[in-house]
Amino acid sequence: MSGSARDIPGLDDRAVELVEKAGMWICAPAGARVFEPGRPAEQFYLLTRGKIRVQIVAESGREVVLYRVGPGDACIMTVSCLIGQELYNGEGVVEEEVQGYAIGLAAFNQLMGVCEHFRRTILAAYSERFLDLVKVLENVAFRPLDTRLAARLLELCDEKGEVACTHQFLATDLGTAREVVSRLLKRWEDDGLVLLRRGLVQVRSREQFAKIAKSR
Amino acid sequence: MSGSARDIPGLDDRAVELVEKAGMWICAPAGARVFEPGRPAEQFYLLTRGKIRVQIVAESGREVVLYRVGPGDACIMTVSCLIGQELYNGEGVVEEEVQGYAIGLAAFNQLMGVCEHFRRTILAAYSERFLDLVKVLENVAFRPLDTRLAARLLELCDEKGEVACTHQFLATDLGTAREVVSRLLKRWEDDGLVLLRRGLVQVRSREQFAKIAKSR
DNA sequence: TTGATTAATGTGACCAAGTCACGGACGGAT
DNA sequence: ATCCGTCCGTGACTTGGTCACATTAATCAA
Repeated sequence: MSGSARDIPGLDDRAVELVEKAGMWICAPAGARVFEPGRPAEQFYLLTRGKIRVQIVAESGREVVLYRVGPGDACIMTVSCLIGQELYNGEGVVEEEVQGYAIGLAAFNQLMGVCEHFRRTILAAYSERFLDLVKVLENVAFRPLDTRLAARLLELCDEKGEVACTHQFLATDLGTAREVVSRLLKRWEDDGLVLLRRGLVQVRSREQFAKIAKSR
Repeated sequence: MSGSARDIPGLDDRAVELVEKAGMWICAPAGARVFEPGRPAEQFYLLTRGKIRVQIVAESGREVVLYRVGPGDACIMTVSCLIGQELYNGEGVVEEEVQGYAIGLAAFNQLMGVCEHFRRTILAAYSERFLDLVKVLENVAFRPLDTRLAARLLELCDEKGEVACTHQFLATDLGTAREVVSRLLKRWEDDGLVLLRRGLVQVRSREQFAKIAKSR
């Protein structure tokens, strides 16, 4: 199956034409590695669907999520490495099956020259992701873990207070180790604040968690 | 005293004219705060001389340096907050007396429209600073402190192996607490690896430090 | 010169969080 | 039912951040 560059948000007609001519249609299943540390950036991705998680990885295996990319977004780590001719220092992992176009540096530069809207998109992506990244750094460097975990659980839970994910997922999200998340959750379970089952965390009182999230 | 926008690296004639018309000549002494967390971004700075350190600050007083800005550079935290209409989440502190022009959002946008070179400068600044920031995050999140301190001392020392700075300076640079730096240095002094005097660290053997810096 | 003041450094106790090395438990698959 | 892979629990240990001070240079004024 193949798609249309028309499904990429925020491209004008000229840009769509350029992408369909110079680009390559690609898709990748959940779990695939789109790029990894040490590789040169060769392609810029324009997604029509799906989601990619961009993160850094330590030798220990610990990971910190930088941001996620979906349709209409730009992966600025790719842009940075592409225009700076640098090697990736993070990795991109498909979280939800992706489809879209991949274009090379030449086509990327053409697109930047031709399409005002594309320029703005890239700039806006940079400006937003940059502030995001500063926030990630602030969290990792300054905020105590319990407040961050509580906040993240509140963000992730559904109306029933349920969060369907593994401890490892939360750990990566917060930039810490799995054991540390497990310990915290266990303590909260002992205190009756959450219910735990394999692959599931149930928040029993949002109010309590809001309090923890805000403390300190 | 006033200067000329001609001294700003990388502006073409049209841009120079625009900056001199729309901009305000500014200078600030070492130690001054150019911007701080919670304030809206109103001005973009084009420096002709000096250096500004951009960092985040915790309530505890701990700081992490994000990057430094000099003539020809763009402070992308300012760009991000300016075009995204966000509040600063970091602060800018003058490290060496600065002089230059300050322009508002309107003039900034005009510049972006008018001057191809300026656009490239901003984009290049984003791409470099972004990768820098990822590196900072990697360091803070993953690398043990002794390796980082050793590496930083090697970068900073002169031919005699001397580094003229306070422990606090090093701590801020590495994103840790002053006491922790003092402890490490003290240990190294006891082991005969460094000589310490108020405001000065003398590295006795670069080779040893290179080894520490690379370990793990 | 001598205090007085301020900035820089030293230190110990303590706590939060990351690492290591497991063991055990659950949920499919055959 | 049992096998296997993923997920989770746990203790011992280390690193590093925090707090509360004491101590030691520099600086400046009288």
